[in-house]
Parts: sequence; C-alpha cells; structure tokens
Amino acid sequence: MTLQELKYIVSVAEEKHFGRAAERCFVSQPSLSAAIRNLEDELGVKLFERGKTGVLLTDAGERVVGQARRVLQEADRVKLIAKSGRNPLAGVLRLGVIPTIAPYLLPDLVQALRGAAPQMPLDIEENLTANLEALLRAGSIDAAILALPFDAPGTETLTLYDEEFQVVVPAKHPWAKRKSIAIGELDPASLLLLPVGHCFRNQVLDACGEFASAPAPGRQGNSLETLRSMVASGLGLTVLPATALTARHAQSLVKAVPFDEPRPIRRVAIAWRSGFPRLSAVRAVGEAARGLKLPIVPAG
Amino acid sequence: MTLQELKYIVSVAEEKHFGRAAERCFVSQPSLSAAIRNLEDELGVKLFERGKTGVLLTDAGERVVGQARRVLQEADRVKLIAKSGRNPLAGVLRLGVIPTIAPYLLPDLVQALRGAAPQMPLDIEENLTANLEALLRAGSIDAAILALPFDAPGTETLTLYDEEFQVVVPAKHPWAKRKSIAIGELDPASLLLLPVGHCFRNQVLDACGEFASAPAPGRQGNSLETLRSMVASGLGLTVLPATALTARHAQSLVKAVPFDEPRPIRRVAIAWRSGFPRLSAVRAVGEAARGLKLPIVPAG
DNA sequence: TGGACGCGATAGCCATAACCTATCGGACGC
DNA sequence: GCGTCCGATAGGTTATGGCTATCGCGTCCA
Repeated sequence: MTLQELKYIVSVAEEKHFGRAAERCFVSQPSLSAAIRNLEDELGVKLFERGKTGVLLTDAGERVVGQARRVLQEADRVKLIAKSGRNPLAGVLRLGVIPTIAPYLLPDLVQALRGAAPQMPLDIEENLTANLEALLRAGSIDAAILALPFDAPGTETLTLYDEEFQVVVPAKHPWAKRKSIAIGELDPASLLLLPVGHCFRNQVLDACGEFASAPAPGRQGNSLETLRSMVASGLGLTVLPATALTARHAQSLVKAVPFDEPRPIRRVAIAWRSGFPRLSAVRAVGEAARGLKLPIVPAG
Repeated sequence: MTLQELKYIVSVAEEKHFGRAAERCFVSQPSLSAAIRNLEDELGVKLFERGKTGVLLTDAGERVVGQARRVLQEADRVKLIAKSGRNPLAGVLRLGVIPTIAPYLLPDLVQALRGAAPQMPLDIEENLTANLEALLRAGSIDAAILALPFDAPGTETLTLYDEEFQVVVPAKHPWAKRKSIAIGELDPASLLLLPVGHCFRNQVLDACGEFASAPAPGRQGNSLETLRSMVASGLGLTVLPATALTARHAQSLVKAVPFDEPRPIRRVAIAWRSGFPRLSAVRAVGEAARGLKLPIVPAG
C-alpha cells in the first residue's frame, strides 16, 4: 500500500471515472488502473464496481476511501510541519551558557536576537563548562557559550570576543586610585575566587601565573556577584571580567582597576556539535553577541 | 514521500541507529540511508543529526517523526477496514423487493438469513419493478427480488422459485366449493386487480389471456391485502400468488381455489448488476429464499 | 600512537515495478 | 450494424529501490 495508490483511489472515488482520475493524477489511465488493481489485491477487497453506467464505490470502497482521505490529510501535515521546520532561525535553540557569562551577556543578547531571529526563543541552560560539554555531546543542548580553550571532540567553536580581566578592590583600598596594577602585585592570601569547577577560577589563576600556595577554601564566593559583595564588605579583593564591570553592575563600595599591559583576557566562544544542522542559528547567536555594546574586544 | 520512508524514519528515531533500524525494516543499511536522505531532501529539512555519539533527532525531526507515526497509524487502519470488508457476507446488503413479494417472503427470508449470514443486515427497498431497475443500475440498491421476465441491460438474474396463482373468491361464492377453475371462466368485470405499474397485474392479465375489455378503474386495490379485503367484502374476486395464501394470511371470509392444470405461475428471481462484487451475498440470499417452507416450487 | 572496530555514506550493479503507447473487448446509442 | 466510450491487457522502457562491497571518519584500546 502506497500513498500514491491511496491518492489514486480517492481520485477515482471523486471522479467516478478512471480516465479523468488518471488525468488529475498526471498518469496514464492504464497506470492508474494497474495501481488500483494492485491495491485491491493487497487489501483483498474490490473497492470499485466497474459498471457500464460509470464507476461505483462498493461498500468497502466507501469506507476505505474515507480512511484513505484521512491518511493523505495526515501525510500533508508532514509536509507542512517540515516546511515550518525548514527555517533554521525558527524554533527553540537550546543554549548553554557558563555562569560567569550568563548574567552579563544574556540580557543584551536576548534583546539583540529578538530583532535578528524573532522566531527563535532561547532555552538557556546555565552550567559549568564540563557539564555543558556533556549536555552538548548528548544532544541535550544545541550550542554553548563558554570560554576557550574548549576542545571537546566532535565539537566546533566560533570565537565571539575577548574580554579583559580587572582587579576589583574596596573603594577605600589604596589601589582604588591606581591607574593600573601589575599581576605580580596580587596577593594570593587576599584574592577571592570562585569554587573549583568554574573555568574563570582557573583563568584567573593562570593569568596570575599560579600562586605557590593555593587560596584558602574560605575565600570563595559562589558567583561573581557574591565575590563583588565580599570585596565591598572588605573581605579581600578579586578579579572580574569586563562584562561584569559595566555601569549596570556598578557598586559604590568597590572600584575596578585595570591590569598593566599586556592585560590578561579570556576568549569567549560559542560551541556546537560538528554537523549540527542549524549552523546558521548558531551563527546568528554569534553575530548578535559580537554586535553588542559591551566592553568586549571583537576577536577572531 | 512514501509510507516506506515514513516507516524508516520512525524506525531510526526509535533505534537511534541506522544499522539496527535497517535490520528492523528488513532492508540493508545503505538502502535505508538513501531513503532517509531522499525524504530529507524532499522535505527540505535535516531530520537526524548523524553524530559520532549516535544518531540524534533534530527539533524538526522530532515533530516530523511524530506526525509520521500518525500517518502510519491511519494507514494501518486502512488495512483493518479493508479486512473487515473482505467478507462478502458482512455489511449491509441493500435489497429491493417488489410489493407483491415483500410482505410474504421477507419475514421468513430475514429469519433464514440471520442464520446463514448473521453479519449481513438487509436494507429493504420496497418498490415497483421499474423503479427497482433504475435503483439497481444506479447503484442505490445491490440486488432486487422480483418477478421474471426482467431483462435490464447490465444485470443478471438467478431464478429463486415459481409460485402458483389461485383464484380468491368470497367464502359464500358458488366457486368456493370448486376443486379448480378454468382460466376462461374468469369474468373481467368482477376481477379485482392491482393498479398499473405492478408487474403482478400484468402477469394475471397475461395468464388470463388478456380480456377484450379493460377492467374498470374502480376495481383496483393498492395491495394484495387490500384486494383480499375487497373480495371478503363481496366486491368481486381476484387472483393471488401462493405465498400470499398461507395459513398466516388466512381470512375466513374468502376462499382460494386453484386453477385447472396447467396452473399459471410466476417465476421469482433475484437480480443484480453484472460485476457486482458481492455475488456470494446475492447467492446467500437466493439460497435462503429457496430453502424456505413456503408454497413455492423450487425452479431453475 | 597505531591498528581494530563501529557506523553511516558512497559507488556500482541489478531486478523489479511503475509508467508509457498501442490495442483489445464489451456495452451503448444512433 | 457501426461508431464511440471506457476500462483492461500487452509489450517495452525507464528509473527507482535494493543489494554488496567499500570508503571515510571517529573512537577505543593496547
């Protein structure tokens, strides 16, 4: 039984004439006759009574044709659904974002995408890089915005931008008035860091050339905002990325001071599975991120 | 788009593995791959993401496969419906019967068919032969029980039985005690007949060798029962077929008297369109009619 | 790090079935 | 009777779907 055959019987049922039905199906009359004969044989029922006074539907034919119409209708909906899914910029994009980027990038990114891809809502998964990698490879998310390096096998990345690191000190701290600070000046004992697992923690440690002694466990905050508050309360100082230091996140009790040149940075990228079919959706997200008015350096 | 292709994508969606899906569909893996590629091309959407870590459904694929399942389900119902229509003795049979047979044959016929074809209800159309012919040829009824001759083009007939005609006279009529009556004795002036259009009217007239003068218009009854009542009331006498003269229809005020040999009869048959696909349903009706305990002569 | 393995895609060949044109055969109608 | 209409049949061609063998890529393991 084929969809073709079902189309044929519906056509004959409507035309009550093999010749005209064949014409309507753009086939020759013998082809249509043979196809219908095939179907009748397969179903084991005569669907039409070929009489002198035209073609009549048998009782079984009536019911089969009715059901055939339903099948064809559902089949048409397959095409409609496919058509609606043809636009890569339509449909939910499941996007992972690491916690040190999400709160600073997403508000503007979402806003930008409402213009660039209005039919593509973002389903955001905020998680650590290692978890995002697993989710990405398992297909639970479609793409992830995170910091490089990221070399999960079977994935590709597109660099979005670089952002500087800055030292954040209490407003009354002697460094608050400095123009810049050398990396070597940082004291591991007073540096507040994110917990293990956050890539930003390692990036800061890398930038500082790894301290000999590990920071004390107590000197940690679970988010960048917590770190900022801890600095404001005078517990120590920390390092934050530039996107966390815009006017929107200003705090009168703390002051951000750049590093000496060359200033340490992190490179932010979007990653996806090799072969992910909605590459242009990923690209749209990337373009939107690059176009934002944030303290970022267009890179790559 | 074919049902085959839809089966393939559903299978791959369930197995998440081209090889196993192919096995389940009893085709080789390349065949299945090619078919799916075809469908994806036709729909203009990638349905699956062929990754290293197995096969993933795209968002569009998810929706298309869901709809494909619905199509296949409806297609299965086509086969079910066809199967249920495969038994010619199942399903309504639309049967025409002429008014001079219907009330005498149907009660017993229906009863007999409840045993022989319990899944075949009869949709009865009681009408004159000419109308039944039109209905039969138009396909509005499937078969008709009527009196021969019946030579509508495109139809075939099967003789069911013969039934005698008898003279029906008032119980007090001098003929009521006669053993038999010669045709020539009938007086057209006192003979009660059905209206024009009933074949039985013509059969009686034929049997009597056509009277020179037509019967008076007033001496008509619209049914055999009306004729019987008119005889009972003393209005005249009439001729009825044997099936109308069983104990069930006995009337104390009238008496039926046979004709002299050779007794006139009418031949009752069942007719259907040549090529009507449920021939065995017609045959079943014929067998049932022949097997009835009625004053009929198995004929043909 | 190299080789075996797993998996989907590709290449090339073959059989079948789907389609075409031409023709037949029965039924009607003039 | 003869022409016409209509579905079925015959015969030939194409292309579609299926197969085997193989490739290419990635992963896993020694």
